[in-house]
Amino acid sequence: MLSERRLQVLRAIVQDYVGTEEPVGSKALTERHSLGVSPATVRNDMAALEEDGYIAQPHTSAGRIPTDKGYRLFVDKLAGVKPMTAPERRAIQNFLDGAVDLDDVVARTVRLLAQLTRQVAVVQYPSLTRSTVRHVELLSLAPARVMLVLITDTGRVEQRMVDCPAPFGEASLADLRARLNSRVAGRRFTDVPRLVEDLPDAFEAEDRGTVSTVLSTLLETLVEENEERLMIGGTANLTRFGHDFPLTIRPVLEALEEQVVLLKLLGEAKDPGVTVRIGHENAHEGLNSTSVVSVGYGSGGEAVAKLGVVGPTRMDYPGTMGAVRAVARYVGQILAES
Amino acid sequence: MLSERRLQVLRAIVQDYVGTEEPVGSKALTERHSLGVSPATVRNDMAALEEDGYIAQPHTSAGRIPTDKGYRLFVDKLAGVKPMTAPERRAIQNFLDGAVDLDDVVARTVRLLAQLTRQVAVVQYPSLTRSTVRHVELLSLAPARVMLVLITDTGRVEQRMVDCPAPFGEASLADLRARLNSRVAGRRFTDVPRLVEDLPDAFEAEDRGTVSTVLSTLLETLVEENEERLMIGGTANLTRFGHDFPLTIRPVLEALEEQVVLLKLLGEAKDPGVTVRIGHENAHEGLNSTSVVSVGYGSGGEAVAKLGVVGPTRMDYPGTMGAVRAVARYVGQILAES
DNA sequence: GGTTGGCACTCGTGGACGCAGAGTGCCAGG
DNA sequence: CCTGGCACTCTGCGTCCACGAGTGCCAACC
Repeated sequence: MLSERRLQVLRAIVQDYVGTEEPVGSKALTERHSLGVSPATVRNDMAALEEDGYIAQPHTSAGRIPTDKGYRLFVDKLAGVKPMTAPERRAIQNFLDGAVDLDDVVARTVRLLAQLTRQVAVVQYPSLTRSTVRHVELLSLAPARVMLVLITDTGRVEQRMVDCPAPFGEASLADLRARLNSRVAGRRFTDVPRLVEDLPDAFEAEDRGTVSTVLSTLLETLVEENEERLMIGGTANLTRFGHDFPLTIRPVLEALEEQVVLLKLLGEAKDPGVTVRIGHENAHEGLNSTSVVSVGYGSGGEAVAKLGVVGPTRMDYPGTMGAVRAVARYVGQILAES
Repeated sequence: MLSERRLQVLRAIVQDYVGTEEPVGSKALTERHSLGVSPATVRNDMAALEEDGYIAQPHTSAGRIPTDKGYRLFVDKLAGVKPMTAPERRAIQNFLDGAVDLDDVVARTVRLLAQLTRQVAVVQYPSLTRSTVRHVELLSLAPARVMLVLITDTGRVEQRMVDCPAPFGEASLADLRARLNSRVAGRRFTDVPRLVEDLPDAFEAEDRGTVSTVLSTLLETLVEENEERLMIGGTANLTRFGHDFPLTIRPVLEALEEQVVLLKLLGEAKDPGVTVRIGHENAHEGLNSTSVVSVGYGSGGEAVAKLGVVGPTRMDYPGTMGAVRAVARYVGQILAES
């Protein structure tokens, strides 16, 4: 167990390093923070902290920098979440209020997050799986070809072509449309399969095949997690990363282009609050020198998707966490209103 | 007017510089290319080329590098478009054939272009303005609230909410839907305004306001150029840019995030074939050290959108132009099929 | 036992220096 | 107009050295 002062020393090291980007030494520490002890004492503490793996020195005889483990302790025990100031909150709200549709909400959120945190922002589109159906529309494009359009409460629209096993009359189509909507409109996606289960039975034998096909396409659309999209922004902030560019930045850019990787990254964070994954805690090795701060957001009480930022492990955790949390909150509000 | 040999020298300089990324000197030139003259002669030619602004030397007593003007001459007069090999063409086709919907086509195109050219790829979504209407759907969400869904021949779906001035019955809605589709289905966007002009006259006085509102929303959607979206990819290739990273790469990343800038960039290229804009020819100053190679693509004869790549001015122009042209061709085919 | 000042040691950084190597411009001769 | 030769000018790189920041350890002190 670390003594109170050692924790303070660790906190000071993290804060200074985040600020200056340079390894911090014992003397500088005692000057900038009033720890009430001499550099020599701090050196002893540092040796202990290094022994335990919380800090490390890049070269012999250089200052110390925090390790992933050190940041972890800092985030968990030594720092809170820094709340946004009132003007900042107002700015967030104003900026998001200008959005005209879902795409715009997401786009604005990305920009906002990137600007606030000066890091790379990632926003997942509201997921289908937890939202509710607003309307299902069926259009007959050809005798045996139907287009299915699904509109969700988050304003998202998905469309699918359905090739029917048999021609399907306008009347039957209208019938199906009406029945379908009366059953599923306003219901949660997860409930839909149960609700439409016996729907084919209400139709003539000749139409049943088509009805089943349409329904299974609908169900596919609902559960299709692959379709999850996201938007990223603020990649220009990567240039603030470090001095050894090509090696640091390249794998990060590559990882960011792999939506699959990012979705997995966001998906892994199960915590209901703000989640921080530091350095090697990220499974993807291109992101081993980055931290990911993420949180769920949604209209109403429940989270329907995630958003977050990706930045160097050397980041201002309290500030970033505050910004991410605040943005998520306001996006949730916007979605709930629309 | 430059003599034939001087043009050959310029061509050789461009090719060598693109290959090695290092200023090229007279001796190296005569060794790698069989010009049939001595280094001293080449030096004289180089002096002339420099005088005319086609090449420059970074420092006194270093080799020469092409200027923007030099690249321009190279592209216009000295190099053709390098066609893709048969296996490459097959690979392109196979890769694009796997696409399941419009988003997927665009996403795959971006990946493909980025991989082929090892540069940043930009693909604009097929624009609304030049395509045709496949179907217009109207859904009644509330007595005085209609959702308008527009489906285009390129598979794109746009939806808009319409707040009606007066309640609008299901029967009237169905009537409008039928009349609207019979008039505009299969027609080009530009023809739509003329075709629906007198549509309100066919309705009862009480419904005319609503019909007009719906129609004007439809027309808005059709002409709305702001809604043009694009997808970019391959930003990781920026790391191959140069050695002086932060300064070079940052403005490029920033420009790439401004969709407006990119759209303008693509839009400026009026040429029906492959267009190349080199260095300072790009209006946006963040892109002053990049070249943009773009081309229109579309289903059928006419271009409905653009795609292209952004890379350092020092790029393999013939190869890049070939790749861009080939990809555009196959994307056009895919769109025409679907 | 924890804290402190002192001291020797380690290394990375940055400036000065010098040396090659590549490239140039110019000139005189073919 | 081309060519070989020659003197000149840079950049890049490696070496060397001195400086400074920072450390670890130890003996002394509270």
